[in-house]
Amino acid sequence: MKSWTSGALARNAGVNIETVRYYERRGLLPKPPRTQSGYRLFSDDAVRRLRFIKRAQQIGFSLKEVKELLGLQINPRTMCADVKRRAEVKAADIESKVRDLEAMRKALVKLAAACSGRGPATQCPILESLDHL
Amino acid sequence: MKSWTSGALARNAGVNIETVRYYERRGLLPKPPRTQSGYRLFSDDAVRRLRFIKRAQQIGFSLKEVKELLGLQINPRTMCADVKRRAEVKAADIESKVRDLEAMRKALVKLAAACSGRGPATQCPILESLDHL
DNA sequence: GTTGACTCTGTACCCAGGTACGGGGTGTAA
DNA sequence: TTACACCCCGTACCTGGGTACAGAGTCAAC
Repeated sequence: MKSWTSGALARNAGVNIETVRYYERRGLLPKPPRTQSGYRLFSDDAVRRLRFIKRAQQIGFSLKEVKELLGLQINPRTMCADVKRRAEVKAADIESKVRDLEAMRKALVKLAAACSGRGPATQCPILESLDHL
Repeated sequence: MKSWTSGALARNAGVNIETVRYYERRGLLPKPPRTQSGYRLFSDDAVRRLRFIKRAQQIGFSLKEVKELLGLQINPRTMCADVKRRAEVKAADIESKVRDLEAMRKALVKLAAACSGRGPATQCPILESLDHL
């Protein structure tokens, strides 16, 4: 239950301190309470959010999408049916992305195998990889 | 075996004509032959490349990465062992991305289920989704 | 009570990935 | 032979996602 200054939070998550301020402005991190002198005091929850944001970005979500994902929380003020619908849409998006990535991965494995002289040296498995989805 | 003007190529792939020129500058599309008057004439291969680029972008590759993927072709001038190594690295990257996406998707499905009143309404499956990988 | 490491704000700058625009040439159909 | 849609080039501009910097205040340790 300790709290974190901007700098501590940033170091913990491996991001620049300016990025923390930027995320706050963008509404990805909630505005934290301040000390009398104006220093931000982030909670542990902010640490988890920040880590989530970075992971989600790494796997290809834009900040806008991350914000939407973070908005998908169960709370009394959210219409449940709406959250459900949005969660299902996101899940389906991810599923199709995974299919494409799998196709790409298989093409790369095939290419690597062809490089070893094993398997037929097809002209270029990469270009075809995403063709028939 | 027909050939395509910049505009036709762009329309075919659903991109802006300026994007075609941009990709040519960036080296993602090979410099095409020109008519006497200077018009570009792209081959069918360019069509396939362009489609590949857009798909690859959609699933989260940067143009730099796309260029690397396109560079992974079997041709006499490429050191085969090198291509093999790079293909394997890319394949492993994709594998870990897929794992993260799957975790996220499962969290979303769980969330949707919780929304239906089925399943325990855990506080927020989203934030935890990427925690333990 | 001064030093050094930290924080605050606002504004400016950066790179990636395009997109728009102006001024000009081309090609074809009426 | 003119109209219209297309192409060329160069350069400027835009959005997203940060990053840097200046000028000022804070706080802990010595």
